[in-house]
Amino acid sequence: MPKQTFFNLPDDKRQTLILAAEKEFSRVPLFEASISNIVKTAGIPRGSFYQYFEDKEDAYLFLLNQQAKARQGNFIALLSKNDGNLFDAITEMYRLILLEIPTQENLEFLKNAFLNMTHKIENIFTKIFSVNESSEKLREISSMINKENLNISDEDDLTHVIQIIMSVTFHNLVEKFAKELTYEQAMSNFKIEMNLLKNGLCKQGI
Amino acid sequence: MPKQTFFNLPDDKRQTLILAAEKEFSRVPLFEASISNIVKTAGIPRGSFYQYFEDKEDAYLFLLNQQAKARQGNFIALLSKNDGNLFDAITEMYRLILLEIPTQENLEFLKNAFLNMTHKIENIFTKIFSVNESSEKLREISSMINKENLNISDEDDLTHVIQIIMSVTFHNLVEKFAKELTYEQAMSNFKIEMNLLKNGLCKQGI
DNA sequence: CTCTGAAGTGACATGATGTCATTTCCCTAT
DNA sequence: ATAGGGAAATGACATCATGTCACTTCAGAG
Repeated sequence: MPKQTFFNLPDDKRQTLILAAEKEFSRVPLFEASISNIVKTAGIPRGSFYQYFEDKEDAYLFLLNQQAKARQGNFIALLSKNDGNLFDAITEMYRLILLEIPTQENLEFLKNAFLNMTHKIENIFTKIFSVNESSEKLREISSMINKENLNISDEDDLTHVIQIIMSVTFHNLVEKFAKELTYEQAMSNFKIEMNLLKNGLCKQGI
Repeated sequence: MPKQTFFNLPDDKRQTLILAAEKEFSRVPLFEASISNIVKTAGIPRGSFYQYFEDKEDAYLFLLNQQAKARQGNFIALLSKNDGNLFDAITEMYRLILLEIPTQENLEFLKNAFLNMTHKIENIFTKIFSVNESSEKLREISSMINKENLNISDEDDLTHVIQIIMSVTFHNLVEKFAKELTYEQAMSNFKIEMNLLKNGLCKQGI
């Protein structure tokens, strides 16, 4: 959280600072962004930055939260518009994000927010499991998968199935470590989600 | 990729360096790790490090790839053992990772690999959508979701359903930006995966 | 008009990165 | 055995970023 000083700032000065930060975080991923650049762009002394924010990430998180708030009402509105249908609402949300981010230069940092996590590491998870599309291994693995029971119509679907399972597995790992879950909790969550995946998130015939 | 020089190194020296790097990356997340610490621990001059690696990330990726290779055979073996059943294999893989990481101190960096991505940012995606468990908003959103058609037995399942959808959505966003997919490609992939989620990844009755 | 606490300021100590001129090592050819 | 040459090793250095702090300025209350 930015310090109170930041919120006490006159609107225009605060806005200048926000724009400068957005610009810097849009230029490069978080870890490369430099406070020096932000203060230079904003035309404020270095010390002032630390008067307002704890550090670089503090500013970054503030920007993300700003965006979050902007989208909060958005998603709720979408749910409402789609009669509570989670899939329709999230699909529309996804569409809006895809459409919005490329058009606003200062939102580039949101795109970086997603890429940051992978950065040059590309997809760590993919690396750890050695499953990436250009790899021989993926083909080997794909060929070994028993497709009889999978609900897929072609090879392309299989790739998507793998992607889905990997996303969910990855998410579970992050949760496990971030929340310091016990082994039992982590396994239990994982199994629940795998079962949901197998059986489908919607009742049949819908 | 590390430079050839690194692979030309005598085994013991290379191993010392690997251990030093693992130690440093296990100590702190990637962006805080310092090359100075690695060379100090390994007892090699600073310049040598750059003789072997491009930079910090190069070393980091090398370590991850090493782990990847160690697990590659692993996963294939698991698939084979489980008659190609993807769910069983991945569940066993997951279990093994959970069991293995906490016991080996020098594998702590793998744990960091997952946490890195989220770092202090926790779950950026969660922030952007303002859906986190402690938030009022999640309750509000949950209450608005039409649960009639969802294949869930209780409120707890609903949380898992949301987690799954978020993981997959997040993954799609990362893919979109990392691979610079067009809007159409990104939407198409997303819809395919959402449909798979709705209908289930396995044929009924399995 | 003065006093006081909050905010602003920028020089500075510290420490990290990547480079490069120089030295050392080791293999090969004579 | 030794001279030559290319690869590898070395560590001092230029550069740059961070966070701090002593000092200054400001603005509002009395």
